[in-house]
Amino acid sequence: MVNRGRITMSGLAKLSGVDISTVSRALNDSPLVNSKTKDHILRLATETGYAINARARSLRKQSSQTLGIVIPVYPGSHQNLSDPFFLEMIGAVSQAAAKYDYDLIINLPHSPTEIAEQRLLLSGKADGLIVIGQAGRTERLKSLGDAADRVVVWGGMIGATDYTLVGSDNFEGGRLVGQHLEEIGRQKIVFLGDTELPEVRLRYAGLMSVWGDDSGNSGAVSHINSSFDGHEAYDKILDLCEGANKFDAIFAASDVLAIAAIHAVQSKGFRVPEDVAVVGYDNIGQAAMISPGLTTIDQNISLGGELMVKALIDKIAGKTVKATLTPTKLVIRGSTTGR
Amino acid sequence: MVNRGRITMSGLAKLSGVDISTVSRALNDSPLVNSKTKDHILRLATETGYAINARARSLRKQSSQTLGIVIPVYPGSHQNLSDPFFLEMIGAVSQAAAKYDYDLIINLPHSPTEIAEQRLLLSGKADGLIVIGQAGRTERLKSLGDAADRVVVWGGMIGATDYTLVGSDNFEGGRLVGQHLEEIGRQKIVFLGDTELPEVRLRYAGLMSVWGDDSGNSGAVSHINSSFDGHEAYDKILDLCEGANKFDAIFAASDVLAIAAIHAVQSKGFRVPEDVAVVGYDNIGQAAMISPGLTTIDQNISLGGELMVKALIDKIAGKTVKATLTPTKLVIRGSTTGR
DNA sequence: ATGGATTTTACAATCGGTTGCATTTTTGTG
DNA sequence: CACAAAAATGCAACCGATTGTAAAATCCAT
Repeated sequence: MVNRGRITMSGLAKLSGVDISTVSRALNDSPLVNSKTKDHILRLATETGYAINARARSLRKQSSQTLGIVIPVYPGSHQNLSDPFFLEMIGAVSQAAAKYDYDLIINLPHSPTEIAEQRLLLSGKADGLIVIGQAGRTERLKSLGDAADRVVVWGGMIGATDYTLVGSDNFEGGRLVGQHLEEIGRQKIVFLGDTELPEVRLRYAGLMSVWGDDSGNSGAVSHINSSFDGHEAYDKILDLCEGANKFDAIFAASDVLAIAAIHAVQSKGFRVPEDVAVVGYDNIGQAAMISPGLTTIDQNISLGGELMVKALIDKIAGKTVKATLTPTKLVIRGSTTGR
Repeated sequence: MVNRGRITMSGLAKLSGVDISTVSRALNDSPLVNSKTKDHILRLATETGYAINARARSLRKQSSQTLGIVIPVYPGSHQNLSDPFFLEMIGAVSQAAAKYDYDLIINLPHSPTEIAEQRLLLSGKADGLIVIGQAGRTERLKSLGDAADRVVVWGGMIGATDYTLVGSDNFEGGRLVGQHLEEIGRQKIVFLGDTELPEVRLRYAGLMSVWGDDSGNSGAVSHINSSFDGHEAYDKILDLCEGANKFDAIFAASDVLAIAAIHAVQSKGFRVPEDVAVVGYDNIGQAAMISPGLTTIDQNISLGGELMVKALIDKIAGKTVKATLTPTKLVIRGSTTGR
């Protein structure tokens, strides 16, 4: 009556009068087993409601058919985890993992020092790890050691790394936004985001490729530093509105920041998009649902999830995998007077 | 060189000159081991970078120290998974699970017939299961059989169930909204949501306890059916605006629906909150970040996650656990002329 | 019918821990 | 110093599968 009374392979073996090894091969559809025997065993398995013991299987096979996903969100002033970007990413990765018959363990470290990632990998609970964003993790990621060959990171393409990087083309995304703002005739751009983060730095660089000093563009860009926390961005933009600097466009490093920025400028009496155009990044579901609709960059998250899972499974299999970019496109909605 | 060259317990045993059983006991801090021996083994373990093999451990202990969370989201017209409520719930459950030394496997079934939940449980990959929402699952949940004693469901309190239910007090939430709308003098309420779902039905019932025929209230409530998909709600509300029915308030079954509703009525020229008050449910992070701020019901998700994990672990330990409600409160923001 | 090739099945080791019980070592007491 | 009690350690079975190899059964051609 161990195993909650459930039947095991050896139970099936007894029932069908063959050896347990034959049962194992039958259930795995091995060509070594006579098809009549196979049918018999399969029927028995169905009748008895047999379910394989994943714990035993993964011990023997040295593989748990499980991936880990690490989403580093550190509770700042606001405890809640609420950027829908992460949820869409989880969804994309989960779906891709399922496609390859992997389950997904999710880990949301709540302090920068937490090392659950390593634990998952070293204990064998996960065969590989997907890390979303380099935020606060760059140093640690660099020192992964030989664990690096089972790690894929979503983030901005920076210099050489041990791990494999997948991400949207952040530079191109920034450039597209810069170009769009130029086309609609804006002059004074505010970039909102934390340029310490590689992905954000690249978006900024892309913007500056259109608006920088040597671009021949007459406009100007200023930079407001903010984490990905909407409340922080809200406060920063309020301050900005009260200051002397004029601006007619905000490029936020994420949609959540953009939504917060819209809220802030509207509460100060500015109209969006007439007085201030706002562009976000991510194209989360709500981007289309707020008023005015948010112009933003679509990173193709579902493809990104798929690519990461594929890359990780390849790495687990010992293959060498190169960094990859997802196609990145501008989605124009009502917030800017596009077209 | 199996196990990627990593050291195992038997390696530690050899190094320290004791039996593997002593190593096991030492690492588990058993009182059966002499403290000097224990120290020696622990030091060795640290030096060699020993990490326990979770696969072996879970096989032997018949427990994987892992919970599963199932979030039933069926791709409707729009593929994306983007309701931040789910993310906050995942965060809450993950944090609570970590507190009890459990990992969390996340499963997002992409079709109503997918049975990954059962697989996780039966294969032993997860010791217990948390299901978020009864959407599309009521029948299946009813027929869990003896798996029911390792399942906790977040949802509305309906009649007797095999599994354990945890949820906010949906009736009270609906009642609070009804009361608030009455206080601010609204007359024609639109309830937006799918009352087939127990949690939504209860919210509606709570609203009707204030506004129903026998409440003596002079106002009236009409019902617009919509899934939790923002796009569907948007279209439905557009239709409503074009119809003959007048209304001065919308009570949406979730914040995402409320945001979509705001977008829809604004695009038809109505002002929020002057012409139409909008109230949501969930209090997601963006609720405070849109303009106008959204009045909504806070379900105390982080407590909910904690309660579910605690209940599930108790059930796994064989205890009997009763259904529980989380405290439910109204959060008043700019969308309604409250206070 | 015979023997070699082929198909099918069984045996047994193994993955890396945990734990009941037996055995050895240490401790304490008279 | 002897001897019982207590503490510490070792032995070995076990969790439930997978898989290399040996053995048995079947097939086929002569």
